[in-house]
Amino acid sequence: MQQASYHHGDLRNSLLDTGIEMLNEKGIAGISLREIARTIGVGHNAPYRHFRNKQQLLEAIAEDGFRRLKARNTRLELEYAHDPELQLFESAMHVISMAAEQPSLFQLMFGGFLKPQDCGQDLKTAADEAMQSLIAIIRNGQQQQVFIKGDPVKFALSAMSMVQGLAMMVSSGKLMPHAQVKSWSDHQTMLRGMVLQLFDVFLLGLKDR
Amino acid sequence: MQQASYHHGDLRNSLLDTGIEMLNEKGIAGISLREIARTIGVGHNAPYRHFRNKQQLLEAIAEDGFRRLKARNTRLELEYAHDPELQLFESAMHVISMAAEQPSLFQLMFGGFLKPQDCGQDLKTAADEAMQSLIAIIRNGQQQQVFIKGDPVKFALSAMSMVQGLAMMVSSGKLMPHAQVKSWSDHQTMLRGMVLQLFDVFLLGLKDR
DNA sequence: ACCTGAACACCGTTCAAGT
DNA sequence: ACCTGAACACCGTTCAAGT
Repeated sequence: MQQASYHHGDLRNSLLDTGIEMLNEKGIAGISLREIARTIGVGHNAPYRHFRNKQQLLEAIAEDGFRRLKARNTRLELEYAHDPELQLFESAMHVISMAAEQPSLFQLMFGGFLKPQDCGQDLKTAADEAMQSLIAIIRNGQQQQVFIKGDPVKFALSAMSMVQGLAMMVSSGKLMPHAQVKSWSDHQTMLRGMVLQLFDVFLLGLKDR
Repeated sequence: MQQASYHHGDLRNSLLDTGIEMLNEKGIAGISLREIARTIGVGHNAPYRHFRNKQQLLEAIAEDGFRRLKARNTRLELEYAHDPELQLFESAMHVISMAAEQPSLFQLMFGGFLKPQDCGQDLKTAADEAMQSLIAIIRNGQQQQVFIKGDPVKFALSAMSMVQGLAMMVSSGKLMPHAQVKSWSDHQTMLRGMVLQLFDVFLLGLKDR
């Protein structure tokens, strides 16, 4: 696998991979360009051939996350084409799972650490496209008369707010201690219940369909 | 106001104040113990008499924020004793205002930067007490038969999730660009509308009261 | 008790130079 | 084009010493 040559060959991807790894291990504050380079076994300034600075590497990692979110949403839309409610629910649970499994990545993406003002267009575009993929699900559900009417953008913002808030509590560990749950599956069950309750605002009553 | 003596006299509070200022100006990543000390005009290691390390100063700043949140909630409970719905709404708008006016402080408190595992008990207690003050509002509203029944803790978590999610979008600037609003008051109006819509889940229909 | 100066090991970033 | 070593200005943190 490892190139012994002078040129690494795939340094950009190595930097991203090792960066994500280190992010998950030590959190946002614990990440260091020099340590990443050291881990890969490359000079401490080699990264600068691929990223203008540390901030740009962090942005690229977040960008990747948003792209995965978008891919997941479009896949859900195809998979459950007949059931927009399930699409929305599964999309939400995916974000929550991500917050549980890669808390620091989630916080990098949604925790406001990266301010849009100082961020490149690529990240903003990726984030926006993830949002658009959610709006598509909502539009679809409105056309199928499963979701209530109204501006789908505002709808998506509300939905995203609720999910993001829940997920942030999961990722920062504020949810477990308060809940009277013993096992992880109980925890999962509770989260599903909360999401379902929250999303109730958006569902048309059966009589109205 | 300034002590010219060898001893500063109120260094701990100066550190907190300057820290909050610097946090608002440069964000979480831009904060530096040495720069804070330099600004105050004190040796670069004087802070270590008052905080074990940088992390502890950040925790103390967040702790302060949670205490202000708690104070606000208890004040609301007295002020609008007759109207739990208004209590909940104003409590939410306060969090959102905070996110708009002091985004970095908000992100420090809710953005998962401080992981509970590495945090002292003081911060956890302050955060918990802020949560309890919200739960009190909810209990009150349930007793007055304005809010739906159910576990008030789960209720509070749901409410907090929604508000936190909205507020995070405000604080990280993800809300303005998507919305077709021109002025700040339009923005405010939209947020109020979204909060009202979200909180609808929790309200008993008038006929059920 | 409270503060300082010198010192250590780390950063991010830049630049001239090597392959 | 891609990578290295030396250098600069900054950190957080510690320690012996001053008042």
